[in-house]
Amino acid sequence: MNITIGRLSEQTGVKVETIRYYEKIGLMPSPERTASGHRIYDQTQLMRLTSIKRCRDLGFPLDDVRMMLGLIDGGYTCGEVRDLTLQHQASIKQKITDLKRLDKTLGTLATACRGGSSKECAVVDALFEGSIERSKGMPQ
Amino acid sequence: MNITIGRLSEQTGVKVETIRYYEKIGLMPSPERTASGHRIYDQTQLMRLTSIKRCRDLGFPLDDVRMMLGLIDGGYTCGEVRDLTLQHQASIKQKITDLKRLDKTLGTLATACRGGSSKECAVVDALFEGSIERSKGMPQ
DNA sequence: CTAACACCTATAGTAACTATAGGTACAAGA
DNA sequence: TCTTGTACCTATAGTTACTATAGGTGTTAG
Repeated sequence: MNITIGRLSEQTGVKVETIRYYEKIGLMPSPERTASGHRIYDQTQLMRLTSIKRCRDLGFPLDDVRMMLGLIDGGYTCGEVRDLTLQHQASIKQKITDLKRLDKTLGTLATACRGGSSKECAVVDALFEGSIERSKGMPQ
Repeated sequence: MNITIGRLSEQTGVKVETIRYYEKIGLMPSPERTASGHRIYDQTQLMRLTSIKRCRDLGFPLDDVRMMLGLIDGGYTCGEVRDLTLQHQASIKQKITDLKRLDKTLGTLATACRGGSSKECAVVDALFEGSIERSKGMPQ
C-alpha cells in the first residue's frame, strides 16, 4: 500500500500542508520519495498520522503529542501517559471556569443594552465611558 | 499630567512592550516625545489604554477592540456594540461546549488507566493501539 | 560621577498552522 | 501525441497577540 500525500490527507483529515509541516518539525518521519521527488506513504505512516489527529482533536498540544509518541516509540508506563492526560484535563477545566465567568459578565452587559439606534449603550458605558468620566479631575 | 511609558504600564497593567506593540498596529496613537525620543503620555492615552485593557480582559480579540474604538471615535449605536458583544459571547459559549465534551472524554480515558509502571495503558490503547506500530526510525 | 535602571529600535521567537509564489510531474481527454 | 488541469514540490511570509532578545542611549540617585 503506497499512497500520495493527497490521499493520506483525505484518509486522515489532515491537510496536505499540515502533513508537510509535521514532517518539518519531526512529528512525522521523512517518507520515501518517487524518482521525481513526490512523497509516498505506507500503512505505518497512515496509522501514525491517524493517532496524531486523534490527539489533536482531543486538544493535546503538539508538544504533548510529541511526548506521547516518544513514549510509545521508546517504551512508556501507564502512569506517565495518564499524568499527561490528567494535566491536560486540568488545564481544560480551568479554561472552562474562566470562560464561564466571561460568559456571565458579557451576558450581564448585553442585557443592559437597549440596542437599536440608541446613542446610549451599557456596554460602552462599562468599557469606555466609565474610565473617561472617572479620569476627569482625578488625582494622579 | 505627563507620564512615561513605564508609569503608563504600571497604571494600566499593560506591559511596556505591549504598549509599543499597540502603537505599532495603530491601536494606540503615536504619543509626544521628549527631546531625546522618550514617549510621553497624557490623560487621554491613559484612558484609551484602560479601555483596551478592559476589553482584552473580557476576551475580545484585538480586531473587535479596534472596531469598538472606531465606533466610539466615530459615533456608534447601541445596536452595533451589542451585536459585537453578543457575537463574542456566542463564540465563548461554543468554546465552553467543546471544552466540556473534551473534559468528559479525557476523564473517561484517564479513569480507565491503572497508572503506575504498568506497560498497559487505556489512553494509549484508545489513541494509538491498532493504529501505530512501536517502531524505530523516528527521530526523537 | 558613576552605577543602576528606564527607555529606545529592530528583529526574532511563540503555537500551530495557512497561504502564497513560482515552479515540476502526471493522468486523462482530443 | 499534445494539451490541459490537477497534484505535487520548495521556500517564505502571514496569522494572533504578544514576548524576548540584542545592542544601544537617556535619566536619576547617591
